[in-house]
Amino acid sequence: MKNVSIRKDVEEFHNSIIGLIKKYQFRDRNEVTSFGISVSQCYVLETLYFQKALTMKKLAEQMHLTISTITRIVDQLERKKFIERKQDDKDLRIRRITLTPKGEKIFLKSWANVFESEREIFENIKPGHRKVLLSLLKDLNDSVDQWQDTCKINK
Amino acid sequence: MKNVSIRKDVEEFHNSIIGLIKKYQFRDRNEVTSFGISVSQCYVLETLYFQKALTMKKLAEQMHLTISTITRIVDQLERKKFIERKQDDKDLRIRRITLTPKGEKIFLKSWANVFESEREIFENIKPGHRKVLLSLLKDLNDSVDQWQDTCKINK
DNA sequence: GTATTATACTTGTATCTTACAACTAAAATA
DNA sequence: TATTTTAGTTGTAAGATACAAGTATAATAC
Repeated sequence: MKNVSIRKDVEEFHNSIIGLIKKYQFRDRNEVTSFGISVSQCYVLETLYFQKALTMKKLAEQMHLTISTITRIVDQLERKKFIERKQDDKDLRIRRITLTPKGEKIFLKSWANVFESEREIFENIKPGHRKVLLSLLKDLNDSVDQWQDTCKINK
Repeated sequence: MKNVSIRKDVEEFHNSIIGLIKKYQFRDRNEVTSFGISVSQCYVLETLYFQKALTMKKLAEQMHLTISTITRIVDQLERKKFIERKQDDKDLRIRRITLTPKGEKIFLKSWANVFESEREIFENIKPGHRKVLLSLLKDLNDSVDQWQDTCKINK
């Protein structure tokens, strides 16, 4: 009995999550790409905006992508002069990636756009439920992190 | 004062959502593709499993993709004999897409895998919080739908 | 203090993802 | 019947992603 009910809950959970992902991917494709940058490119800009001078490796970890994929995205952004690769003083293997002023500007512009839609979505939630939602989304993130960690151990 | 606080909340909301999306995309790439089907392909199989004999157009709507994109994904799945395109009896323009037994089998296999990880993630959430989380995720989905609808009207 | 191993990243290659515009065929309508 | 709308496919183009193989530098081992 208990198992049946948790199974149903997990199914419902799965449907909600997959639904959200599809919808958000759709939103991001439309909101972000209208500024001439792709979704992945925007994520990289965002990451660099909040954490300056990251290495390729750190960037890959944060984005849950391989370093080679990051190389390609960073190539694109470098071509557009939105970021710069700088060599580390001490360890010559390491590249430190930094936003150019131009890159910062385009990120803020596209981010404002996304932020506006995020605000509208958030304000559709009943005021009394908002704080709970924030707290549960944080728990959910932690939970996924935890799952990923145990996965790594099993492999 | 009120504005400042809601701004902070929206930022936190944004970070949680983006974080979840990145992590879940990562999970799906790894869990699903190990069965020889891509993430998009799996989404299509899933949609067809729960709603039989959809048209290309319906499929596109549900996946938040264009029809031409669906054509490509369906092409891939047809090549692998996981689905079939059947012409509608009445309207010859319409194609009805159905899972083959082989397609159903591979979907269930990969779905069991994803379901298992979903269960682990869900069970990391405190039991007392689970029902609330389900209900809020549903609200959030509705909220994104609502936002998308008002968007369309504005365009 | 060189030889080996490990690390950080790039490149080659291959497949998948996605959209837009131009097209074809069939249905609806005028 | 002529015109328009709808459903879907194809050509084209750019981006996303990973794996394996390669390069350069640093760390370690003996």
